[in-house]
Amino acid sequence: QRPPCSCSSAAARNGQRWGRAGFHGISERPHILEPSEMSDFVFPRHGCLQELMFKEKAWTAKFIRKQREEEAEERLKLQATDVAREKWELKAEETIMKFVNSPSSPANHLDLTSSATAFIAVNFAQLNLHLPESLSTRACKAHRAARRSRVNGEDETVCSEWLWAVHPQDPGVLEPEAYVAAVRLRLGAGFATEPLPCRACKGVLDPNGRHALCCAPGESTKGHNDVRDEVFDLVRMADATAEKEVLGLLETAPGLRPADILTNAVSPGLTSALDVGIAAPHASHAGADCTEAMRVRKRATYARFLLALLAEGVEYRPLVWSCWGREHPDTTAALTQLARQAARRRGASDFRPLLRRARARIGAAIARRAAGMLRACMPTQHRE
DNA sequence: TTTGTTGCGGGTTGACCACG
DNA sequence: CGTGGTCAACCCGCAACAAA
Repeated sequence: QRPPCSCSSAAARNGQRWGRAGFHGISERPHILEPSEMSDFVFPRHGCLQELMFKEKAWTAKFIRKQREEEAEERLKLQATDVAREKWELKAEETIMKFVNSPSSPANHLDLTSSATAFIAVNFAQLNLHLPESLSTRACKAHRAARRSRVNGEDETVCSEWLWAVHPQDPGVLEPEAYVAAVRLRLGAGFATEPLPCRACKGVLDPNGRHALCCAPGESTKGHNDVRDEVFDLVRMADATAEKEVLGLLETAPGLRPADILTNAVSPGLTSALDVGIAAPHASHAGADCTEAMRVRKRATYARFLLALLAEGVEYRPLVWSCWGREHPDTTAALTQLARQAARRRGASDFRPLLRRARARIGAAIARRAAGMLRACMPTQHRE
């Protein structure tokens, strides 16, 4: 008597002594394996796993090859564009000059509490612009503190790389118009001397433009999608099978689409449904921490489905940023894990360059969103 | 190719309820 | 009665998809 084919097919589960030939569906007749066939036989599940492993191997090789090509290409481009860089830096200086010399320049009412404002204030100084002495001193202190924290790796959970990105090939670079608008918003600088009628909602647009960050639903959605796409780029580096806007996660709610991005790269053994959100700190429901408030709100929205999703092996994870680019701690953890996974896949020893690059791009998308929302709210005659 | 439908985003508003 | 929290409905635009 030869041994039965001991796979976990329905036949085996039902106590039938013999499985079917090969993949247990080819023939209705019981099949007894001949000794000569035994060495070639592959259990269906093993076969599938092997196939997945081969594919994974091929993908990894492909990504490593692609990365090396990209790196070589970037090196060549950088060499070729040194002259262009100088030209662009000059242009950036001109943009800042234009901004500073505009009638509503914020030079006299800066709140020097963040690295961003410090950066701008020090640029004023470098451009030989007049700043009150006390302001200059505060600016220098804040700038030094910001630099120190950047060098030490602190304060990296705020995506403000776009402030320093002036060259078109920098990952977080903004278009000049968007840059000026985003910096003005960030500084709380005036766009007008008095409140204006909002073009988007017919309400009142305050002179410093904060209203725009809670209005303009079209630009808001567009910006959200841009941020989602930037996150997706990082996710795809970590997990080639990741998908956007996946439907049908739950049989009981087939129309539900809680995941902006569905990936296996964030939590081991679980599929993560990443839901991107951007919150305004001065919105009425923002609370003390707008990112935490939005995380709670998002989880409450899907509270009914969370257990069912978990039963399917899907973990719902909101990824929340403030509209100034600050990450919620959960977002930081998820991005770090994604960057680690991506670096591992690409054969890179350090995940931090990948993380920095992704953060810069996400920060730029958030800043671009703010600028777009402001543009949508400004009355036509006030738009530059 | 156009049009319609659906779900979602990020917010506001108002109803409702519990509590002091 | 005032306050604060929760919840649903709503706004308008976008993206994806299906149907015409």
